[in-house]
Order: sequence, then C-alpha cells, then structure tokens
Amino acid sequence: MVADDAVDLLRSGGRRLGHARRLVLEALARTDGPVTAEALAAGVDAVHVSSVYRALAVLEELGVVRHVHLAHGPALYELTERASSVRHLVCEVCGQAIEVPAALFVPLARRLARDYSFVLDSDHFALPGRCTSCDRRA
Amino acid sequence: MVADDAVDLLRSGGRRLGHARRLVLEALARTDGPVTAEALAAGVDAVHVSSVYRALAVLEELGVVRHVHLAHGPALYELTERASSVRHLVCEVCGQAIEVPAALFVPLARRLARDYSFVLDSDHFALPGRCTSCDRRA
DNA sequence: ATCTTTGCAAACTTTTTGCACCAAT
DNA sequence: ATTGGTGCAAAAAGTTTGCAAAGAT
Repeated sequence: MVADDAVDLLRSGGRRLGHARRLVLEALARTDGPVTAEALAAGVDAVHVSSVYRALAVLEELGVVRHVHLAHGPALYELTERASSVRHLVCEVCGQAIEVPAALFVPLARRLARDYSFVLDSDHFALPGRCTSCDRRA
Repeated sequence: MVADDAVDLLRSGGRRLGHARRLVLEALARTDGPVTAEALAAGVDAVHVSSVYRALAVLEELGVVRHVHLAHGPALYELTERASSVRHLVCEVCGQAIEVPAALFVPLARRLARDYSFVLDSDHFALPGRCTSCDRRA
C-alpha cells in the first residue's frame, strides 16, 4: 500500500514510517487536487495538525510531496507525481483556480535560464490574475 | 510634497490625509525596492504597524501602491509608478531577488489571455526558483 | 533497547479588527 | 462639528517548536 518508493526513501535515510506519515500519504493519494494541511488533518482521524505539517515537511524533503502557494491563504500540498503536468492560475477576485499545462511555461523558463541563470520553479507558485468574468466586472 | 495625485485621489473619495498615510507615502517614496509593512513602520517614527497596514490597504485600493509576495515571508509594498517595468525572481534557497524586465512575460500573458481568458497579473507575485550558485549546490 | 516520531500546548509571524480617542476637513 | 483616521490591545490565521510520552526498528 501507499507509495512503496516513499517508504524506501524514508528507510534509506534512517527514518521511520509512523502513522502520521502513512495516513498523510494515503490521504494525499486519495485526493485529486492540492489540499491544505488543515484539510489533511481533518480528513485523517487522530493525527494532529502539527504532525501533518511535520510529515509534509519530511515528505517534501524526500521529493514525494510539493506545495504551492495560491495567492493568499494557506499553502496547498500534493504528491509530486501528480503535480507534474499542470500549473495553477488563480483569480485574485473570486479565488477560482484554473489548471493549465505546464508546457506553457517552458519558453519563459528557458529564457530565464539562458539570460538570467535562473532556474524557474513554476510548480511552487500559482500565478495570480483575473478570470474573464471578474475582469469584465472591473 | 508626497505624490500630489495620491492626495487628490484620497480627497475625491471623501478620505483624508492623516499622518500615517502621509508618512507611509513619504517612506515609500524614499525607498528604492519593495519593502515590508514592518520595515515601513520601523522607518517612520510613531506610526503603529496596524496603521501602516491600514494605510497601505487604502493606498492600494486607490492604485497608488501594490504588493508582491516573495516566496515565503511577509508581503512587500511599493509605489505603483515604480513597480511597472520590472518583475522579480526570487531564489528559494538564498532569498536573493533578481529583477528582470516585465516584457519577458508578455508572450506568456498573451497566451494565457487568448487560450484561457486569464488576465495575468505578473506584478503581484515574484517567481520562485533557484539562482545559479544555489542551483549548482543542489 | 534505541532512537525516531507524535501529541499537545505554547510560541511565533504576519495581518486584521474592535473600540475609544484624536484629528482633518 | 462632523466624520474619518489612528493607537493600542487583542484576535485571527498559518505554521513552527520544545518537551515528554508513544512507537518503529
């Protein structure tokens, strides 16, 4: 069960698979989109929020989990394997999130790498803006 | 003194120019890059942080001020007139910020507008990634 | 048996808010 | 004299941390 490779990664670093980590992994596997730490804590029974944060930090260090900051509010976490192909646009007005293919960012990333020696991590942030309906209203 | 048009904008909305607002405007005019609310409060004497936040909120509503979220930590504020032509890249490891011309984002913005009806607000967020030296180290 | 992980409570950081007082118009 | 602005203290929201008990190996 769970992501077996995640378990291996843990073990090979002298770390253990406690219930917080197992349950968080399972909860992440069950969800489709990115979720807040709070939501994970609520979904898994009897795991404290702080343990969820700690579990997520370790899993992120192992590369199993990533987090994204949508405009305001809490960070959202998801399994790295799921996170790869889409990026998020978030409407600053209504908060709606739109998924777009990650490929759109390749030209910009390439340019930043070439001209500014900067390795873009477009996974890590959602791009803010306005969706059509909110933009028309302004 | 200060941005005279900011004063006009305030007055035309039935708002007044208290000392918090004046001092915050003056402090922003003095700084070169984006600054935190905390830094502004420290720089201007005898203005409470909460008043700085309130002043910034009003000025932002008027379009005189903008804020940017750099990867983690507090938001950074700056005068809109200063913010126009550069965008910020922030190294996730060392925190260093790199300024790049806003023009770089035009192709992406255009594509998002055309294909996803999304109006990108590239002013509002810094793009995360890694600078060369930190990237080599990983 | 050892050494990691977890729960809990408390601290922390950033930002917001309620209320009484102060000040700009 | 009004009405809006400000200071202060306290709350909120999100996240981190110290410590002792519980659990994985």
